[in-house]
Amino acid sequence: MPELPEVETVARDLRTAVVGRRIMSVRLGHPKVMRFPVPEVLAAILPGRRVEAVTRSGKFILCALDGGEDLVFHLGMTGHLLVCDAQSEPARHTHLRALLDDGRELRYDDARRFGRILLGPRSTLEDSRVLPVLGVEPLSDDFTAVRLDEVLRSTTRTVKAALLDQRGVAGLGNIYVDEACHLAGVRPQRRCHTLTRAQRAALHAAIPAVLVSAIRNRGSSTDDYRDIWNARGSNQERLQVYGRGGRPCFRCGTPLKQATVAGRTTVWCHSCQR
DNA sequence: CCCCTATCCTGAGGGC
DNA sequence: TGCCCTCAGGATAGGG
Repeated sequence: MPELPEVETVARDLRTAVVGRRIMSVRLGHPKVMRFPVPEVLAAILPGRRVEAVTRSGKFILCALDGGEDLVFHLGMTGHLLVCDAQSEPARHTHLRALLDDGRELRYDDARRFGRILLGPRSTLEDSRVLPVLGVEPLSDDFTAVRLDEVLRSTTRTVKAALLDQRGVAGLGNIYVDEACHLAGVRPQRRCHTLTRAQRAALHAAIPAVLVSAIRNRGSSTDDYRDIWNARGSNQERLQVYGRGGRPCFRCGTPLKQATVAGRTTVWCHSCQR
């Protein structure tokens, strides 16, 4: 599932592929994926717009258009943004086809339709809460030890729940929360307020470490994730705990534990993680 | 405040 | 070969 490293990989590639390109025409699929505005308005606004920049915020991809709007994508569980030849056969669940002025097409497909497409000035989307307020970017200078302490120290919830909450730290999902906890030596079911200063510091170091490493490997294609060229990442081969319940910990050999924490399948090493 | 559950969805995989 | 069931989970809403 696309989390920060996968979304960042898509945003970087998209930047080189579509910045400066003009949208010539659009074709829409399932209306429920176009959350805001209604599909008819979206289809009316896009043609003629030029893409000026592509950025990432949490798990959102924002394409700034020359009209002042942002075309925003959230990939949900199974969303794919693809840049391909306009003549190629679209995937079964394609919800947006934007023909570009270079003969290629920007496509969004999403089998499960947990993703969403938004369009409007960013400030409008934020004010209307269509684009949620997100927490600190873990790869930015704002992600200080003090800032993470503020997220963790004030709550009694589990580390897993706190780190999955996009309002605290933006961009983490099930894979990288488990990976960061393993690297930091912290059990995901630990209550935040019981963490030692050293454990909070370990998490502060581990979170960017697992994300940077995953970006270097172009994301984890554990299942459905593909980049904009429909290619897999390779970080799934480097994951230490996600998807490895019952298998030996790479660090100590102890079989990894698996249980549901905060409503999510969670894997950890009972020996390495306290 | 926090937790759990249901909801939205399809496809993959297991059992028979 | 195929049917039924379960499971996967990002975000959100509602109940306890």
